[in-house]
Amino acid sequence: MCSFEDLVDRVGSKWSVGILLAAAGGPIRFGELERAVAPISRRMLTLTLRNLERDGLLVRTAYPTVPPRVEYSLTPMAFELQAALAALASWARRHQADVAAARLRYDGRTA
Amino acid sequence: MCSFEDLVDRVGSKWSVGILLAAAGGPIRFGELERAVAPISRRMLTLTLRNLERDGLLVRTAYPTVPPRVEYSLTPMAFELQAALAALASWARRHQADVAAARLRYDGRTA
DNA sequence: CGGGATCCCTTGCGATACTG
DNA sequence: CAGTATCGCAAGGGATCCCG
Repeated sequence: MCSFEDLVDRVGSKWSVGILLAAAGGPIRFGELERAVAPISRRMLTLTLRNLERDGLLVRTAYPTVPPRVEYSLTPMAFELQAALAALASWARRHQADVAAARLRYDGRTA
Repeated sequence: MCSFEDLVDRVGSKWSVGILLAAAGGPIRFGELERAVAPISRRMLTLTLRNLERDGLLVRTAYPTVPPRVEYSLTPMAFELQAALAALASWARRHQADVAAARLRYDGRTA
């Protein structure tokens, strides 16, 4: 019902958000992604791209040139998703110090 | 730097969001959580609770009664996080049909 | 350049059993 | 009631090599 589980499964994979962020600035090539989202492995980059494409968040465009050139760009849906993710990023920035402090306290008590 | 990775590691674990949601209505007991976030295993419930507590998102209060009674409640920080998560949930609701359609198209092309 | 295929290790997580 | 301990499988993901 809540579909939140599905969302986490989709976007919660290790590299998805990083790829979405890297593609936010317009179409980006495979090799550029590989550097932008480093240190992602070639394999995981491919797999994650496929999943994002499958979910309709990314569009893959292959130019039949030589050497091959492939670009990935966000769909409108993905831009909306980014707006929502921005709220999360904002929270993370505002509270990262608090979280770090909480961890220190917790680890100190249990050490 | 971006700390987004950390955030995903923290909140992106399989049950975290469900627990946060279940605890949003005020202090909740271990057993209640177990039912609310079903079908979570006892082990994962404990582990996830510990992690959320460690990050300062949950407060654990144990009452030295018999039988024991333990309650978990959200911290102010966690309530703010929920507001951000609501944006994500909203996106998921608005686009779940689009995602499903995209998958059908993708799977159809590749089958 | 942009992948696919294979190998293998690590991690997450469920099942089960035991405890204060 | 609210955990902890141990086992074991399956998925996630890195390394490497190969290909159009």
